[in-house]
Amino acid sequence: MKTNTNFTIEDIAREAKVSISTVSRAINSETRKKVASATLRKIDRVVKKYGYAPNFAARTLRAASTKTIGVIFPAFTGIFSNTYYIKIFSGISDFFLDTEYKFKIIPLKGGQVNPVNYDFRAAEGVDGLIAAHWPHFFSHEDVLALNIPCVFLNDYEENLPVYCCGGDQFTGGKEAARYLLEQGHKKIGLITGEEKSSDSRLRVLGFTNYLKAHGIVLPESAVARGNYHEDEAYKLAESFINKNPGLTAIFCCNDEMAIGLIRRLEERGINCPNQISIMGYDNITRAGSFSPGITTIEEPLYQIAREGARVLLDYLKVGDFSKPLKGERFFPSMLIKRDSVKTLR
Amino acid sequence: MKTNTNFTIEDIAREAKVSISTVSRAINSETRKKVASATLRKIDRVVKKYGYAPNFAARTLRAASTKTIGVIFPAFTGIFSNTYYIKIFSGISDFFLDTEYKFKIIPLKGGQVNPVNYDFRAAEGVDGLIAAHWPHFFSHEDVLALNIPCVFLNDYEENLPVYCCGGDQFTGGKEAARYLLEQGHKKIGLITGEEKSSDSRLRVLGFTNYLKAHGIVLPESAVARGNYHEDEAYKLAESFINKNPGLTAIFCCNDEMAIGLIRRLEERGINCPNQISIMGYDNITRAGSFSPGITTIEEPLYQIAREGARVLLDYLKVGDFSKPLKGERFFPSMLIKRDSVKTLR
DNA sequence: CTGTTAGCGCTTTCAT
DNA sequence: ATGAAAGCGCTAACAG
Repeated sequence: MKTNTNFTIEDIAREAKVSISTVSRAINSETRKKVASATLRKIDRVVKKYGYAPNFAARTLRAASTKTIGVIFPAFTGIFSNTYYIKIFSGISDFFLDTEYKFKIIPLKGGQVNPVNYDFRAAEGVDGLIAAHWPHFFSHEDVLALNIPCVFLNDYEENLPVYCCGGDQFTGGKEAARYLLEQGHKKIGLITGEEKSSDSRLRVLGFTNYLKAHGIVLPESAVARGNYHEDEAYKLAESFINKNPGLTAIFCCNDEMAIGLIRRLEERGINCPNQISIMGYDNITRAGSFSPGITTIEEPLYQIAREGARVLLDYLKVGDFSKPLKGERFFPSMLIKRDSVKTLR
Repeated sequence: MKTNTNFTIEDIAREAKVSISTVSRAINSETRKKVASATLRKIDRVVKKYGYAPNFAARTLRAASTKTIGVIFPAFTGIFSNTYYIKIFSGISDFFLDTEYKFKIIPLKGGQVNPVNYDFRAAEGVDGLIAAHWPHFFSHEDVLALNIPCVFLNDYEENLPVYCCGGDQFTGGKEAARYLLEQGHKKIGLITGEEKSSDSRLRVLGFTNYLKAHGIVLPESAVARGNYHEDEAYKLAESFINKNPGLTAIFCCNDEMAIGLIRRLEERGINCPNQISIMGYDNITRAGSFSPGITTIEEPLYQIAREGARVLLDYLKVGDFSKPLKGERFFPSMLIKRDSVKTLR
């Protein structure tokens, strides 16, 4: 059995008694029709015989596409065990399965990429990019200089030359407010996410707008800035409660913070949901298994990622790069009712 | 702000007033020490100024490494939601995080790869391969012709020019037998996995050997060939039970089959574990949430994958390809006790 | 220590 | 319809 010996287009040309250009034409779907069918037959036979496959690097170098998409996200351990990313990778992976495209996992350490000029296409060999949590590694300027078609998943921001595909944060925040009101809550608190996260800002906006429309204005003391992390919420829990006596419900901009909050309050003898109701956002796996089950808002991340991949591929296939890939699409979120919110009679 | 304009080594050389070879030396860690430090400083400044990054394709073409590993596995929808693969990807991803390597997701459709000659290095731009479930897309011959360093996760087979990293199936099967015996079972049945899966064969071997050593020989009727799929086990459940009256326990070579079996038996009014005990293998997520909880064997897949990645990278870094990457390492599995096995008094 | 030069395998004009 | 030849950006002899 013959060992793989890196056949080149030249080997094929020699054996088929044609020139390398003809072989090149034959193996590229776009140019294949320019070759006589008798010639095609000869070439195909030889290609098959040797199991020839064109050299990826040589093709790329000649400015063709790599048929590879880069998936970029902040580097951290355990990303493939993280439910947020599992849904995203699932959506992307399932979509690309039916295409000839592969994807390359590119974790980005903070400050690793030279801000304004890193050329992903040349340096990573990818045709396009799908980014999750982009504010963790790109500044606004970086994005403007990003000379490659790019889809952002969530963290929508205006005036960016990319396609944004994400959950409808504003409506999600609104839904949270509506549910709390429906359950009879009136004295409500709010823990926001990171300042730089547009998702958090929109969740907050949707939430407070809805409350305002129903005659409830949160006092300044009832709004705390969190950072999406469980321990931060854990730390601020006590003083937050002390500053706001009489609160019956708190909306946290993500589940981690809801859990941190509940943990600390329980320690201080304040039971959720009996003494205080708490809502989260994202529906992470733990939200379901935690006790009490966290009432939360779920984004259709699988769909979001899948649609992002689809849009990117469509753009790449059309191949008109004169105008950048740009646009946005928001998916409705879903209220997940569990046990952390009590109905006030 | 200047838009990314694909700087080349030549641009850098011109601006730094040195030759392109010097730039090349400067940007490669292996050759960097051959450049005078004053020259280095000049070059580094320019590189930084332009955010220059070497062209991936050109480097690859020049036979350098791509610093990219291909991860290959049978193509199927939902792979990133599959607990087996989540653990594997987690292990690989976490390991590569601390390296300069990326990995590329390459799902392989059955028969997609030209059997004996597909050149992964050239065609996919990868330096090495990590394969899961390789028997699904490679024949023994394919593997022999695989002209690239390769690590197989599980599905160990002898005399393959690859490094195998997997769970110790034989001991796992043995543990299952030991546990069943300890719980007082004597009339035992067995549902195997796919014929072509060496993992299944070894599980079976470990299992039956241990039983034999303790005076129990399974009658032919008490061994059914399954195919790892839930519905297959579901289908064969009834006739299997009918053929083997008096059975108190059944060992299934994976959890899916255990679940299929239990489902069907419940439908026929046979309760697990009260009327029959059933064990699985793999500890998939459902094994824990299914009712009854499935007693099973867990392989340290995260560790296995991580170690596989480590071995591959070590080999690649040493760079002596005169002898192929070859070897094996087996990790002990762990018994997970749940509710599907009853203790006989 | 640095520069010159020959390709790596392919696609793509430009001829024929 | 086909072939000859240039060159993509880089690395690695080789020569100084």
